[in-house]
Amino acid sequence: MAEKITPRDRDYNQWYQDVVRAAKLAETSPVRGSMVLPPNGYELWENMQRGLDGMFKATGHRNAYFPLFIPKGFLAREAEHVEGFAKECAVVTHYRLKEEDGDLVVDPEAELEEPLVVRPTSETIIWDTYARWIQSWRDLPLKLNQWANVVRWEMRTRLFLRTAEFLWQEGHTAHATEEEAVEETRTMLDVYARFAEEWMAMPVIRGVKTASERFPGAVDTYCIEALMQDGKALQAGTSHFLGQNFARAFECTFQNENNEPEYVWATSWGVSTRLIGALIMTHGDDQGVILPPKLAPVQVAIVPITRSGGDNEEVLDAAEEMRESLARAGYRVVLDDRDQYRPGWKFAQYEVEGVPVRLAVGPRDVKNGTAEMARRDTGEKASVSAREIVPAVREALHDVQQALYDRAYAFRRDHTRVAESYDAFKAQIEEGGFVLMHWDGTAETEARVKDETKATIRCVPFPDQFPGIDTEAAGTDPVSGRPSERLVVYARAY
RNA sequence: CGGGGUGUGGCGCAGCCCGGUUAGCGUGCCUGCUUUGGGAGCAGGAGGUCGCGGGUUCGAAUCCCGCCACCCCGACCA
Repeated sequence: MAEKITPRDRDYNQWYQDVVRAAKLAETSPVRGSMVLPPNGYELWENMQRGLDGMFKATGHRNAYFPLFIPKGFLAREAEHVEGFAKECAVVTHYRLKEEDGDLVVDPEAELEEPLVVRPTSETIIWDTYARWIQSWRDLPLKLNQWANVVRWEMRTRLFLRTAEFLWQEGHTAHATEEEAVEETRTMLDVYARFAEEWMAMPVIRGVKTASERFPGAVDTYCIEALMQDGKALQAGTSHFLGQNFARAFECTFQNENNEPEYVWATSWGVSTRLIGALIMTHGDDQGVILPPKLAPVQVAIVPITRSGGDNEEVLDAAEEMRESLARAGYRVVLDDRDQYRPGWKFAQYEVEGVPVRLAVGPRDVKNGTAEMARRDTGEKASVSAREIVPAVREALHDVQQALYDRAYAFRRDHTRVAESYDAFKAQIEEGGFVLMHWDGTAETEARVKDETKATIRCVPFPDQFPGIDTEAAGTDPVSGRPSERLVVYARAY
């Protein structure tokens, strides 16, 4: 029988948990806040990695790896950084266990002289290293990225959206000038936005964080923000201009062309497995998840309509032939010839798992030289010629990718409004979505709105993020009555 | 980390208040037969330290204490 999925309009949160489980994307583990990623979830991450990694390489970055453990002292070097992360660090204090009365206990004699922190992010250990690597302006820019896991001891966790341990990438770059570092920060934000839109089919808003939402230790934090189906915003990626803060903390200087010492300028940027949560909540429906073709671990599932004990040879041969031509054309395709499940069960299962295109091949199809092709996003079915299977699938995958983006874009457009008064704002926030409102630029007003409505400023948007809305026009902050230079994006957020 | 809830074969649950035979049910799993173009039907069968540890009791899934994990609300955060 079907694993039941709670309808979205009944309990969105429960729906999320149900589909994550039913689509086998992730499970909880015996360790608080740590998840197990079964193949369905991990392969999705691998495909994201592939897409992003290609874009990093294309923008001049190389991959490297830095240690999981960070000496506690490193973290303390940058004042804001330590303040931001100190409260959520896992700390290693011992290096040995021993048996005592049949129990395994931490050996008190094996205490580390300096405790090690499991990286919550790698700025400190990387800047300690960069300080040794960088001597001259000729060593710059240094543009590295690492794929890694990090640990932040979160009090409240949710699969993908906030886990104690998560997978991510973190880019760390060093530059000779401020301009170049800022440009790098913006370039990488743009890479993230393009990845979100072109690969994930998820429209995003580009902008800059307010001081209170900034990364600890950054001068500026740029972000992409997406809108989930329940009207809550999700920060999907961040790119930080770090100024010379870490260079100063780790004494990272270079000699410029005039033989003078200068601190280097830094950036860092990252996206994580949280993107999988974003994907689920952008495209999923009451039947399960819907994966964009460019990222789906399985793009096409072929279900042969067979009878157990019957003569299925022709059907299976036809299905295998299709599988081969699609695989040869470069598609990720599976032929599901398992005989312990009936076709209807397989149809339902691939829908739960979000496979974008399904083909069914039965005796009638063999006779007619056809296959039944179904799109996951619309449920639409069509009979296609077996001879034309590759172009038909190519077109269907392309259409699904585009349709997912269009649908998500329309949703966001329809859930973005401008608040002319604070009362209107409160009502709009209650209904969900992005709400644009004037802001006087003060932390006091920002805090008051958060306190009274639970909405935060998701970002100060770049120009032209909202077609038809001029966010750059000056006005009045309806909350404080003070003048405002522009509209900012408010929302309740994950 | 504060408040609330939950934890019982793989999964979903009942039983707990009011302690007392071999701990039930659905689904999944195994075997057989019948079915087979949208999550099959019938029959037989396997599978449980009742989250973990301690306590009360003649006797604990059930009562008490502690701990762990998960979910919800709050504070904090990618």
